[in-house]
Amino acid sequence: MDLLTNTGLRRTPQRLAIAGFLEGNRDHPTAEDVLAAVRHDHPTISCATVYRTLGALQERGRIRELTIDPRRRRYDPDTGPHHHLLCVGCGKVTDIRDGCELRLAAAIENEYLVLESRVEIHGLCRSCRRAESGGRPSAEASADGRSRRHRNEGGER
Amino acid sequence: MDLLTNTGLRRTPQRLAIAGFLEGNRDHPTAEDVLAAVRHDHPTISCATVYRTLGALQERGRIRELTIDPRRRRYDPDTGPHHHLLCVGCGKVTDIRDGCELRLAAAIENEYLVLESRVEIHGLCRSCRRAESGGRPSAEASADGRSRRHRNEGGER
DNA sequence: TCCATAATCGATACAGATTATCAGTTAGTA
DNA sequence: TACTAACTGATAATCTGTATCGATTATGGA
Repeated sequence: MDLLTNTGLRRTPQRLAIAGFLEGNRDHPTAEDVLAAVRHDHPTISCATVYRTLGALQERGRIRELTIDPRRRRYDPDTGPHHHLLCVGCGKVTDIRDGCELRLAAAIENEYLVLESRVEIHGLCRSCRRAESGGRPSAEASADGRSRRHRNEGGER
Repeated sequence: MDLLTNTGLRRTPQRLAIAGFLEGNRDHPTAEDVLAAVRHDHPTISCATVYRTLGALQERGRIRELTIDPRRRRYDPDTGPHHHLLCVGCGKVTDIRDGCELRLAAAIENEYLVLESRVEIHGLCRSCRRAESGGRPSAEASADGRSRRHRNEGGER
């Protein structure tokens, strides 16, 4: 009983490795992350295989594609109801399970068949806020989110 | 008093055209859309100029970059508080101004300095729902959102 | 007005992410 | 085991967005 079960997809070694890496993963990895992880046991695996498998799993609703990072797609094996927070300082994406309540008026549900509601919060985590206030005391972060490039590129796993 | 006012940016003909196209625009255009529109009056304008101008306006908080469409960035001159709905049938992005209430628990605001909260709703608009139910009656849309490629690619302006 | 300077432009090369192609391989079933 | 559709890896192609660079243009001061 894993990500591949009942998908109609063949259980190839490559796919088993990808599924194994994804299952329980809370890091919202990119395709590149997946490739790097799977290369350990499958040095010849191609990026095409990774993208194909991620796409196939997503088509079947086994993983979710996140758009919170505008530069690349991230994938989340947790398809249950939860939301995400991106720290614009370090680029880390965190799950938000509780404390985020969204209510849609009936008028919207009437006009649209709502398939999914995503909440994406952009903010600064504790340590990034601390680093920020080192430069300017009582730091009021500039709220644009573009000039601020992620500092800790990929350093969090 | 337009998008370029008080930005410190020079009011060049190209920028005025881009700003003119964006102001009041509710279509959430992509950079390509902007380029196509501005090419009418400025046939030699380069895509670099469009990207540079969009980036400069965004840095200054005059427009917002939307990530709701994973394939490309969209831009929104409306920087007021509102959210977005993507019809996964036709690909159209619609503003949601009312009827969408988001509440964050204090614990989150305590842990993170929240800069922006985005709500992105994926759904099916009326006409796409109708088209959908043509194929299968009492259509329960499959909720994946990937296999469903936008049909009306760019046809809505 | 004229000039110096910096901002901006268009053209184009470049980078990075993702997709398409295709010949060879393999999982799953009869 | 043999068959075949599904799959793989290699690689080319595509697509979005960025960087570079020489030419052009706006702007403030002499």
